[in-house]
Amino acid sequence: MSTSTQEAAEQQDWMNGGDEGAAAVASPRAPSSRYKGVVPQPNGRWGAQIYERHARVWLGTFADEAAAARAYDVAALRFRGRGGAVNFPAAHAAAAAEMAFLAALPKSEVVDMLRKHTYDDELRQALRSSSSAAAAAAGGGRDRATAMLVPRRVALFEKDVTPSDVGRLNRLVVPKLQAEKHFPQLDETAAAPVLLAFEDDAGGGKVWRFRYSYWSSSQSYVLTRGWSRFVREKGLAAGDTVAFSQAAAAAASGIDAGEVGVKRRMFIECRKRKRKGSSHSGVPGDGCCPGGGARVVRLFGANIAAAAAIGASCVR
DNA sequence: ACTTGTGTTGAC
DNA sequence: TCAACACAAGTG
Repeated sequence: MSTSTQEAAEQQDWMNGGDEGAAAVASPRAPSSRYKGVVPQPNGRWGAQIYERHARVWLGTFADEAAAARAYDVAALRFRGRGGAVNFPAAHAAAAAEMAFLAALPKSEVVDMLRKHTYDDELRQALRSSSSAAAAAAGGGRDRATAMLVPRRVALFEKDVTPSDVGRLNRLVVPKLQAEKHFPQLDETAAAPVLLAFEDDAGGGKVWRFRYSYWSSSQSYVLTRGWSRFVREKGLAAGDTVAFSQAAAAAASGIDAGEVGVKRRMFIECRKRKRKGSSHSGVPGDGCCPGGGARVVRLFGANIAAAAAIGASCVR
């Protein structure tokens, strides 16, 4: 029935071009794209890419050619500023707020958003919560300066990952009690997946995104999308402990995260349990695993998204 | 099995 | 800098 609920969500018409490129639907032939930074994929979809310093930065694949073009535009704005040529100039004319939003984000995160098709969501959230002048400082969420000024945090809860948590199921089961107590409430009726963005403090500000949802079938709260990737890259193994903590009251910004739905800064700490067999993926270049001692991975959570607007539903 | 994303090359 | 082509890596 909902074969492509997610597909529909991902297509979330960035802006639909309006009158620029009305005809989108990928043609079976697709010789090349009319849009800059857009390349056809073997399967008929469209990929977006931008180049920087002789290196290609992949921006993800999209069903709609225009969506891919828009993704390129976003990247171009962040990478090259307004000077860069874009596919939909008009779309950015009155997007001053968007520019501010982009400026406050690391390139890597922008790219990550584009790849995961969450940019639109993140942007809307940021704009919505930035009604005040605290746009960049608090509303926008991941402001570099602000993030760096959050040294303290209070523990929330911990969980030792089970084999299934790090297995093929690609999910982390969050203890119900803790989930309901510390995580945003999930309305089963709305079935709106919540997006949690975490900045990997130990990974040079890398951002991770997890989908937080409730599985009625097993009646459990889980972190799904993005979790498997995290497990792999960090070499998380069964027995390791994942500790969630929350940033100390954001006194600096004056924003109180007392209510659900408001930005809530969280950290997650992974303590590697000692094991004889070093079943470690061995991610090159990461160097997160000293190889023996307890490895600590710290994440910085920026916000919680209520992606209801998009209408995406992953829980049934 | 299918899709994504990278290697790689050559044109602009 | 950019995209076409090939194909390996990733995902379900």
